[in-house]
Amino acid sequence: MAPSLVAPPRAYCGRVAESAPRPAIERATIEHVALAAGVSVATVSRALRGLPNVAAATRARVQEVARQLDYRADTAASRPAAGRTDTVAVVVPMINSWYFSNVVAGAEAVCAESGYDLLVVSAPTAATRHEVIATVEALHRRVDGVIFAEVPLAVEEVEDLRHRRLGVVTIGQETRIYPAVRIDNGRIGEMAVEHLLDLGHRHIGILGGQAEDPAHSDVPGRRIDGARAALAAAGVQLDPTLVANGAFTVDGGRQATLELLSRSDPPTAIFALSDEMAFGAVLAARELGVDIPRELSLIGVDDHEVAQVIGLTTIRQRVAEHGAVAARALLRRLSGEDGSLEPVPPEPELIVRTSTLRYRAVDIRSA
Amino acid sequence: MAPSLVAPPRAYCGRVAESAPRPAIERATIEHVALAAGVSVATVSRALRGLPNVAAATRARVQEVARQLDYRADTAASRPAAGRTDTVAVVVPMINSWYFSNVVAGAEAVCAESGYDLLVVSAPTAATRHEVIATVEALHRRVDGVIFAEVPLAVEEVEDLRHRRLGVVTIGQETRIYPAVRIDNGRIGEMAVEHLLDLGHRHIGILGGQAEDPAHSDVPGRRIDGARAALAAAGVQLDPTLVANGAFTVDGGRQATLELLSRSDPPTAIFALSDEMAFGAVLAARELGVDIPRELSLIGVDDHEVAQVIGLTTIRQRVAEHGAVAARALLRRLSGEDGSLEPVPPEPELIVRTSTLRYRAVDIRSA
DNA sequence: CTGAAAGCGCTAACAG
DNA sequence: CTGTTAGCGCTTTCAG
Repeated sequence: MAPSLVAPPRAYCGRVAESAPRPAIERATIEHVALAAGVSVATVSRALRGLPNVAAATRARVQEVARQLDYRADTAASRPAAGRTDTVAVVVPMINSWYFSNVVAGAEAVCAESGYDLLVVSAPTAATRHEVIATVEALHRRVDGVIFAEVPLAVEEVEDLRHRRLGVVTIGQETRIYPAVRIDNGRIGEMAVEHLLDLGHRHIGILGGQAEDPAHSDVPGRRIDGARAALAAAGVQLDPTLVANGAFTVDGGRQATLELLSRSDPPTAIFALSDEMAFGAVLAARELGVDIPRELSLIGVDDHEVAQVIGLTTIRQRVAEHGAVAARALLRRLSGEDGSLEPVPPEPELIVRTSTLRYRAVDIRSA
Repeated sequence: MAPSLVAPPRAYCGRVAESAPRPAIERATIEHVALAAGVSVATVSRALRGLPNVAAATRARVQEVARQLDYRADTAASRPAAGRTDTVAVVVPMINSWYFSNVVAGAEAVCAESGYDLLVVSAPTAATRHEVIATVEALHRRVDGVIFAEVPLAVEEVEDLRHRRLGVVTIGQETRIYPAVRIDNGRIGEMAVEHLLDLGHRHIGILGGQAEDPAHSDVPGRRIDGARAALAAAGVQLDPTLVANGAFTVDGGRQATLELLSRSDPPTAIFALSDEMAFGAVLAARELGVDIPRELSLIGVDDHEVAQVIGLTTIRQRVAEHGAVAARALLRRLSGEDGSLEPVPPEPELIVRTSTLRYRAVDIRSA
């Protein structure tokens, strides 16, 4: 017979069961288990957590009793004593975007596997520095660690973070203090443009985004730097007028492409800094009757699901891995293992599909 | 002068500061504040939480001292005493999908506003019933409530949930016990097809998805039912062979559309049960040289960002509101307000763009 | 190897 | 109005 919970060890407040047909189950506490197993709560605690110094037989008995009682430690209650919450937070600028939802998904999978809960918090108006501080402030002692994904952190904020007992890992942003998932945006820009150069293109347009504060992780800036370097290596100088702002959205990409294609000397190829902007480019090209890839080669970044469907050549970033890698680094750090190990994201990878084609000197349009 | 933390009230373990240049700040506890303000901890607690029975002057003083000490209550520590975690969880089948990331975003915004933390947990293989139970089990006592978004709950699971002190709200799924954000999928199907009928279409294809367990929220089934009803009202009978499975993905929609359009009697209009499938339809049509909307009208569901860009007519669902509405209902319930109020999601709304056109008896293709 | 006891930081009666 | 006294459920020395 399973040990019963009929007589709880401590006096209960005798609250009358609510109107529900069956009263809510009184959850077994560690004390119930101790009583039933004939040991002390300390032993139960040790036994169940796999700590040493517990006789095998005792441990087995405790485990069995716990199982029968369906006992589960109340993690929230153990927090004050253990000083850990078994929870981490991921801070993102917004969660309903392709990129960040994938980052969160990756982090969630890793955390779940290790028994950590994942709190998501969005720091929407990253413009307001105070937002970030307030966010961390609110998280204080609620989580063991936090992942900042592309959230700009000011020096004072980083400094402030140091004073908290908090594991920190960043994605994109680098702090010189915390491990960072370093996305090599320069390399990404290089790879994309090298591919276009290999195909013989020399007149290349770029769909970029707002230049960010250079003090922080400047994603568009770095990618464009890479593109510039690749061009230079081929003896071509980047024409700044060929860089249009696509704001990292589909519609922005469309507008920017319309702009580039209506020049007197339209580019023969376009490098979109994100797949979503590339989608916009596809729409713009269609509107103008420009054939991709015969008249215009197009390459994006990300490898969004839709990219495959429309045959978009792209630089694949395994985004979910960004989140997963960050989470692993954080958990490693929290578990006291070598926390200095830099989390390394997967290499960006060129995925050639059908949106890029060898440049032909004789432009079809002029034929 | 600000009260100092130099002499903490209780004996400290004297842990030596870590190797960090500046030692981690010893966080002020309620006891520090009490000492500094010359009151008891109970008073501090009351004062800071805005409880009654605190003299205005006392409260002001306590608040001031707390501010100076940068005191912040340790919510985790208050859990055991207060019995609340100020945290809710949202359980989704997957987080990196357009729909669910928006649901989570909506819920997050509401929770953040009310000071609740949001835990995301994905129940990937919903096929395994035990997954869901295990998920809830793990959440027990870690959260005050949970939102199940389109997560199929078996009767036993619902029954099991009742025995836990847990606020529950569902999206999609109905339990007869918990408030549900009821998505009127029948109405959605009806609206879409009515629009096509209004334009004179009678031969309508449908891009659907796997029929789900009818015992649960059968999204594709309900939408098709609605479509069927609308057709019937116009004296048309739904041709089952005109319903193709698009699996709710872009590529699935493309495949299904290729199939429909290669019939000897292709539909003159297609109702895609989701925008993403509609995107696939756009691709398929282009591949086959079928002009949208002149030769084929197309309508989707969701109002995905990309829908606007490509001019897709659609039934808008304000998805983030699904999450927000659920969260509001849950918080209402947790705060003891009228928890019986059904959370009502925004009405679906027909957004006419350029992908649908009046049917012309003389098919261009046969001209 | 095990138990007793002392908290973790805060809240919640219950007296004043 | 305010302080005192118990804990919440678990972990952790420190003895045995």
